[in-house]
Amino acid sequence: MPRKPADQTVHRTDILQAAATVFRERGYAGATMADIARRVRLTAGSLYHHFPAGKQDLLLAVLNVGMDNVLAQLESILAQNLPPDETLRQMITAHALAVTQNVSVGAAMVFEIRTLISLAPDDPSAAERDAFLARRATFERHFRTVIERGIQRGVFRQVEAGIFTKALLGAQNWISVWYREDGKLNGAQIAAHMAETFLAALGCPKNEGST
Amino acid sequence: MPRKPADQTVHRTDILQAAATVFRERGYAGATMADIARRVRLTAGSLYHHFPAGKQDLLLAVLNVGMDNVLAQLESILAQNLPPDETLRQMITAHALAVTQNVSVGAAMVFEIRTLISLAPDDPSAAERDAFLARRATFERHFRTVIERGIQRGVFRQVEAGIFTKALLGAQNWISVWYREDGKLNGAQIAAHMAETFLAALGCPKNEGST
DNA sequence: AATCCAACCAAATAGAGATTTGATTAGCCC
DNA sequence: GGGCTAATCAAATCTCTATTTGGTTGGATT
Repeated sequence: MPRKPADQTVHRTDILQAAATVFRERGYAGATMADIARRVRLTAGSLYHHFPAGKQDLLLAVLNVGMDNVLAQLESILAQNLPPDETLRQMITAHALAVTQNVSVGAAMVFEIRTLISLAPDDPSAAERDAFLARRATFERHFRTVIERGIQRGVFRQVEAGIFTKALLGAQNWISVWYREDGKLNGAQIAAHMAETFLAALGCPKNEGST
Repeated sequence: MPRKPADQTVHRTDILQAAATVFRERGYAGATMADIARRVRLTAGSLYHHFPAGKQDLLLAVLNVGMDNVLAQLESILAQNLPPDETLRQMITAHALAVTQNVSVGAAMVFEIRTLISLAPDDPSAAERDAFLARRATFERHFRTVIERGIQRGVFRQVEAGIFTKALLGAQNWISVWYREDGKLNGAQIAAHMAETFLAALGCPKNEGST
């Protein structure tokens, strides 16, 4: 019954990607609905057809898309029940890779949390905001849990898991700030480096590569 | 000759601190001159007496204060010419401590760089902006240089110094996001953890503590 | 006691930008 | 073909804010 998605029709995901890009460039508060619209050849007003709740809604949607993706990967890795060191290596790699594959979304997840937090508690999207923050907490907990388990099993050196997790995630998040598609290293290489760095920090040196 | 700094007179540094705080809470674009002014019991317009160039000027000033502080400490450490591992440990500690001692300024340095970068090249404060970015690059180079030196001297494991530096600084920057004065650990403890983590990552385990 | 000036304030000014509204267009279904 | 709705746009609205302007005020200076 609805109109067929014709040639000119802009897809929801296009808008989200555009929004993420603009958020990264100007920050949420600095981003203009017109900026976002221009990127998909729409006018500012037209965005409200796709996202009735407006700018706020766009941000939440961008963040949720990113979180969906990462969380799904992490949980798939965890389900394999590998030893802590291997699990952590895969988690770090997957996360870092996800960030390099969509830097804009990654950046939004880093830089715009503040925007969410300073959201008035009576704001209409407060509920959705809370839901996102909860998933974000889960994301972090996954990492911490693996680290704690590794310590208990004696695979990892004794570290304060809370801080270590923060350090790890800070380093990973920061990738979205400096990564360049045309840089010296690609996403996979960076991901590997990150994993190696933090496993080494846990006293778990790489299982001897080639010579 | 000027009026005596009487009771009500607000000091430049007070305004800067207020600005940093508001920037942290709302982000630069989201921060209001009125917000900042209120915090020091002034009106928005009055801020222009102290910072004629306005909001932009405030941001740059905040960032510069932070950079002055950190850079001075780093350079003082470097001047001692200690071995790479000890130098790095002190640098990490000093930096982390600086962040916890003034989280608002630390957060500004992390989150508002984007604001500077997206500044039009013909903006009046473009020059000052460039100067800041240059100092920021110096800051990062200090870390990388020490790491590279450590690798050459065989004190550190072989790592890709560029990425490792980014990872380290990402982790350090992130402190300004999660640190709470009333948290479980104080600044010094966090700083120590960070140093230990990254030295371990460089294959340079702590020089045997107690027990 | 007359002047000066830093430090303020209140009230414009000037725009920018999110959101709303009323129309328009083009496939789809009958 | 006629009617329906999704997808758009252009042109208001309506606020919110940076910045400017003109005026006070009170201690300093002389």
